Amino acid sequence: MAATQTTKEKVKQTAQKLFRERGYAAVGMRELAKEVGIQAPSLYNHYKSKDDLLREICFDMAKQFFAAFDKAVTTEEKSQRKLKAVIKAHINVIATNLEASEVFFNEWMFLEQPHLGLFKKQRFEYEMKFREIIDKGIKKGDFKKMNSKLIAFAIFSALNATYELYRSNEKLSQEEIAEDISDLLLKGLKS
Amino acid sequence: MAATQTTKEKVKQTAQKLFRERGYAAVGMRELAKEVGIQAPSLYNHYKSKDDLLREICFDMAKQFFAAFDKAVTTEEKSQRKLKAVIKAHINVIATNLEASEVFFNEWMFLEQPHLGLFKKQRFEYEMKFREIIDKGIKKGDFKKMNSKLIAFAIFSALNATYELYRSNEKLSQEEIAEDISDLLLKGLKS
DNA sequence: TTCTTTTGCTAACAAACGTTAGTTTATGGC
DNA sequence: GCCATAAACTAACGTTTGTTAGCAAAAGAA
Repeated sequence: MAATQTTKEKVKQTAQKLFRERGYAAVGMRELAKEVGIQAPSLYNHYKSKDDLLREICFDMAKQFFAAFDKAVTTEEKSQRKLKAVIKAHINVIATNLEASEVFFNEWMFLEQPHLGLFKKQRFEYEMKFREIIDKGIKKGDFKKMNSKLIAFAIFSALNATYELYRSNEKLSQEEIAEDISDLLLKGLKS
Repeated sequence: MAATQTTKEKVKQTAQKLFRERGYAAVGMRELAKEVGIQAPSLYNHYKSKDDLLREICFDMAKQFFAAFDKAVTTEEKSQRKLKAVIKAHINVIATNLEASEVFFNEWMFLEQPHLGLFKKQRFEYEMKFREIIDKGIKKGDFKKMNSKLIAFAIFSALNATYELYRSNEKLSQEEIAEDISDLLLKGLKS
């Protein structure tokens, strides 16, 4: 185990770290290469371009979010429990991919077309999966009747910022964060 | 009224728009100048540097958040009403400065020292003012006993992302957004 | 061994970057 | 009308950008 990572893996990991710290546009290929321990042109043996790197980071994360959601959504039937399950799954993906998550949330806008368009589409689809659960919950009477778009948005905002929590406070466990956040939000939704 | 805006004002406004759309690092001075309708070096008649521009945008917003908070905090006594008042004030500042708010929230990291440090300090102070209200509310028994840091964070996340709501859905009024969001959060806090 | 693929290197390109210098034109006060 | 200041211009600076070309060393397969 703990197989020595390939250069390509090291490039990706270092890019995630630097993109997160200083922003995609502010990080140069020379700086990235230096951190990896090679020369800038050697990066192109592993990735076609700077954009190619960002693309892999962002779309790998997207894939993870979808997979975690789909796995979680099947385990529960009741609206509250179902919503709680996907909230926890979402937070779990963030927690286990801290750096990549931040790049995913904050740097996707630098993707070039046509990948930018595809990314936006996927993101929208994912958000709709969340909203469906809330809408159904409202319809079934499990949740209070309220503006679902607005509420779904508020929930999403809180979730998508949890990476800041992990970074700012090491004492909080993932369980604790997921539990408290979903409690707060679910209680607000109570009918 | 509607006084014709000075060139300096136009520069700032255009910078806000471009920085928001494409990110501070991705916007060049030539592009900014072109959008304003002047040549790049002419920008330096109004601002000392690119960083100077970002600084004015960010610190002007900071000033507005503080002023709105201080004005709102005096109007109410009860914890719930007080928290609701500052939430509304915060959302109101965002709503009336949509573009500058997004720059404030997403591009501050590109500030150079020493202003970056000052900015972080102010931001922390502002967040603490919010947390104080929550902590006092918990102590007085107005709010449920819970991890205040985590909860304060969740509230902040939802608030600070409201600009996305305004951008994505024009039908929602500012009143509606402020009312629904604070309702959701306050209900979750209920003891 | 020999051949092929991978992965690194140095040198260099064209373009874009923020900014400065020096000059001209427009504006407002006396 | 005269002078000072503000605000625009053109030209150019040195640096950094992402990337390509061409070549050398290492690794793996036959």
